[in-house]
Amino acid sequence: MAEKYHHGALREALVAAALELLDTGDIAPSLREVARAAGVSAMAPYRHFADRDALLGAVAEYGFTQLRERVLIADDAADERTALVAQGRAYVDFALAHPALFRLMFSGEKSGGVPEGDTAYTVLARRVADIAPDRAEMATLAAWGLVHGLATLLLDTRIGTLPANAVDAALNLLVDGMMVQGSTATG
Amino acid sequence: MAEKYHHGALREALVAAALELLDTGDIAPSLREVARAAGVSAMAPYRHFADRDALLGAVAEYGFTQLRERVLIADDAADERTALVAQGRAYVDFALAHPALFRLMFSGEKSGGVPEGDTAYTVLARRVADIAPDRAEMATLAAWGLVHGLATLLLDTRIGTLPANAVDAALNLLVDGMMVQGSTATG
DNA sequence: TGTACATCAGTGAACGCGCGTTCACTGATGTAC
DNA sequence: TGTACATCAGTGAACGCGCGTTCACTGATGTAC
Repeated sequence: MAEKYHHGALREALVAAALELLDTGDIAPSLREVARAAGVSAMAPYRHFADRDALLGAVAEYGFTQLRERVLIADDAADERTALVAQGRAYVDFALAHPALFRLMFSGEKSGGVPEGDTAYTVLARRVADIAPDRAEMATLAAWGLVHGLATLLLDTRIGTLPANAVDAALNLLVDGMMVQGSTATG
Repeated sequence: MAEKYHHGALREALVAAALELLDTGDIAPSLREVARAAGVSAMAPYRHFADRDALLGAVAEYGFTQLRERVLIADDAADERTALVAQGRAYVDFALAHPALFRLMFSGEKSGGVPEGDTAYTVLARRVADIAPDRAEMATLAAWGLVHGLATLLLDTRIGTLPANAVDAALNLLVDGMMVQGSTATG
């Protein structure tokens, strides 16, 4: 780690530093903090990012691809129900493993923070469509809301410790509902 | 509104001012902002609150009683299912009507912010227990997570506009699940 | 291979800002006699 | 009813802080000839 004037990969280093700060518990690192953590002057980030928001946006973006990856890996299961439940667990686990990052991702209007194209949502939606093709959109919304809500409440310590497998059980309950024929839930 | 040296009810005025700022879109008003809005010096709040956190805590507390009230009113419905769904709608509506307040309530560790005793949760739990007495706790968690997640995603503009009645439909789906006998969701 | 020079990626001092909070104060109120 | 005085609820100036961002700069790199 010789001290070089030209860093070489400062952009990536800054994102990495920000991620580390976030995992340390820092809710919303300042530009200067990130620069400091990357061992670089306060102004250096401006070579790579328009402003603080852009930097945090890049970090959030990274978070979204990570989240998608985790959910996608979990999706590889024996049957549809198991796959969907595993996705939900992966989603909540990700949030619990990286609280500050998760909060950053879903808080406010960091430029570039909103993911497009293939995302965790897409992965979830595909699986829900397998289970409840007649009302896929609504059921996806319900599933996403459920896991996102549990994750959020856990992070905000609104729920203390979850009973073991509570996420699984809650999602299974919802899947039961998806499988009911002639449901009232066609609205 | 004569300008009096002694305000008379500054505590309440400060909370009211903070609520107004929140409804104006101010995410987390500063102590000075609130004092300014109440027409009082920056130091005056310290007569009534230990520090900024205590003030915001009082505001959050007020929010929680409001939320409980709304949910309780909604609970007054013909049958259990309708009541539960109405509660969920009231919850989401409250969040959408007061985004910044809702965020404040559920964000972080403002002292006094965590409600105790009879709350919106209690109201929800009671109704869920009517519907699924054999697994009331887990089902309550699922219902709470679902509405809280939808509310949160809406506030964070992760969901654009919800299809009409989407909250109702999603909750009804879950209630369907609660009513399935011999469910897999007993974990 | 050597050199001139444009460009790129950093530095470091300085700015103005609003913040939470401290301090010593002062005007208004309430109570004892 | 009048007065002395303790207490209560405000004021206003000042502090130190970290922040995002500006500015003019400088050292390193890459390229043309």
